[in-house]
Amino acid sequence: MTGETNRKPTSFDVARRAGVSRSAVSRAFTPGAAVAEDTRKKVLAAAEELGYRVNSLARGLQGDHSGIVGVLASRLDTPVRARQVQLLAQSLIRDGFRPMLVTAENPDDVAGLFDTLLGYSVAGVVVTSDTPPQSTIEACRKTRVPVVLINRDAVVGWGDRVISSPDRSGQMALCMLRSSGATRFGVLEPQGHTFSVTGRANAFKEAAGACVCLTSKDQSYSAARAAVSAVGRAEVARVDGLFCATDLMAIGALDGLRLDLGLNVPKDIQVVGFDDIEQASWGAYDLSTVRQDLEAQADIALDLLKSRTETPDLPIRTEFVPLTPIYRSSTKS
Amino acid sequence: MTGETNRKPTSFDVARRAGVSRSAVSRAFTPGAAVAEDTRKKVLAAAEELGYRVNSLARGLQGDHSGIVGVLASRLDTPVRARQVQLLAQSLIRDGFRPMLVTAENPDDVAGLFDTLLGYSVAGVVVTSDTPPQSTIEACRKTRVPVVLINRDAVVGWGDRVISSPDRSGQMALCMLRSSGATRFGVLEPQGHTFSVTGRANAFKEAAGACVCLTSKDQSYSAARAAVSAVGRAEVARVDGLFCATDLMAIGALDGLRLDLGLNVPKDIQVVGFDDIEQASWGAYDLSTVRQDLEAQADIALDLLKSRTETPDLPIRTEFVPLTPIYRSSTKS
DNA sequence: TTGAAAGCGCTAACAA
DNA sequence: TTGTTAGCGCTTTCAA
Repeated sequence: MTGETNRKPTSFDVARRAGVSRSAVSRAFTPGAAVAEDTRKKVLAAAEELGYRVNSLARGLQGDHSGIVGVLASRLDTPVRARQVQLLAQSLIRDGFRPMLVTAENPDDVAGLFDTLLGYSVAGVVVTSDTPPQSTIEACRKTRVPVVLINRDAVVGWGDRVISSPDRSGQMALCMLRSSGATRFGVLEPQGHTFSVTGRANAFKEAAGACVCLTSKDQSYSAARAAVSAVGRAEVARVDGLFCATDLMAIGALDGLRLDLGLNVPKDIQVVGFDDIEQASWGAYDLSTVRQDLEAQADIALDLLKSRTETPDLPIRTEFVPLTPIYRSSTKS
Repeated sequence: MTGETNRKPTSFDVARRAGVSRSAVSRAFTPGAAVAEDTRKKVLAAAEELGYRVNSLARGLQGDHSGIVGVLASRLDTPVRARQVQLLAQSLIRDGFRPMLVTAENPDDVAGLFDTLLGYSVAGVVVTSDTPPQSTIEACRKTRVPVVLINRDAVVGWGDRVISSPDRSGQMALCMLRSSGATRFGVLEPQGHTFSVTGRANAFKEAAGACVCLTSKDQSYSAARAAVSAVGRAEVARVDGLFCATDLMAIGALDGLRLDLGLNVPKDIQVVGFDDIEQASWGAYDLSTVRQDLEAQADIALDLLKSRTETPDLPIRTEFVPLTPIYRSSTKS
């Protein structure tokens, strides 16, 4: 029984074995199709014996989508992104979709990769990072492929969005620091522009009025730590309430503040982050932060996708994700 | 120009516009096919104008695989897994494959989900977590679908493997602790059995001889921390060299040791982890560990997949991933 | 409720 | 090098 090669059984094989037509087989595997319960059972039994499974490629070729959903996600090894993708994948799978992961190593690759997705007759595309090229988005619109953007800028003409309001995020962070007694504010943000990250940093600055701005090379732990350390103790001491645009950066800042500059958090300076990644709750950091509800994010994304599939001509929508202040010991209260 | 719905152009449309046959179009899009450079250009131009892209579903239906590779990966929000999947996805994409992510929320779902992968005529399956059902593996063998197992037990009859040798992992950890002056060893491992995690813990025990064993509920930070704290200072103080089966657990242990038990690492007790996740290098932990080379892991997995595709009847192989000792400040040297 | 027949968009074998 | 032809495995009218 070892070593033999079998051809995959087709609906034809099943049909013959069950003594019915191929249409009957197709119906037996189509939820809600008109089949006699009796035939259905015969078909299922025959299929079981033969080890038959529906060929999704053929089914997708026939119907108007393959059930595959493209998931654009770079920097997957970042805690937030990993969790986003995990939850998104689970939601999609739960609903019978299949996530196809597209990670670009190089931003220039995004266009081409996204483009090939369309060749799989995807049921939709979810974008969690990178900015897809306008031309491809346009192709999605024309062929009525739903696009959902997570924490991204609005894309002209097509794409529903689910976002954590940058304004409310920045304001909530400020509010947390204020209510913990901070009065001289600072913000740490990465270079370059991102809708959500830069957005909430700006909202924080605007709400705070006077504000010391620190800039790190990117969103990484090490860049954030280096940025804080480079500024030096004297300069940092002018601030007693620091908002870091992401938890990862906040954790880098915490290590910079304590380990490199010898400051005491929260006594000398209080720190608030954003996201509530798992690491924020680790004992050594215990970081106060603004949590964005990623479960809700995933569910909303899925809802937008499904409703858009049913009614392609719906106006374009923007949904907001719940935010919660989480007080831990990097702030005083 | 807004609101119109277009049908997707097919190779037929392109053929007509370029004044050639559909085969010519097909050839123009097949690397290494016999086409005159001139025709190829005409076709590409026409395709560009029409916004045509090859329908991978149809292509996959015709050929023997769709270019999709199933990636089985649960607990994606764990640092190691996230990085594994990221690197794997990049390697696959670089070679023209498309990773389809399968995350099971519930272990019972794995079987069904894995099964549906076969319906997409996958070019292969990579397993990074969970244990796929024997029956499906058998189906893969029969239909010659390559299976690559990462840090998993051998599966009867089919599946190439890439692993970090549990024996060498455990031994290397012990060696690190010994060379840093530890003499009384302990190991922290999670309940349940996993090929790699349990494997290296056992190898460590065996090589160490006498050894205090701590068990945590699972592989999480919090379970590890709780396990260490629950044991108490007196008991833990009997150990001066602790190996934790993963970095995540080691970090939990570190917080338990320092924050909950008030011990000094590395003075009172030295700690070594496994994986070298990014967090291990964070200032607050600075954990000594055994690094498994995840880049190599991904590349080897891809190689196994490709070679198996070319030569399905190759004997089953097991490849090893490079291991490197990383000394940081949770050990004395 | 069932079956026959017509494609879905593509590639591969064959002939020209 | 090119075009013609025959499917890949499925779903879906349309009649029965």
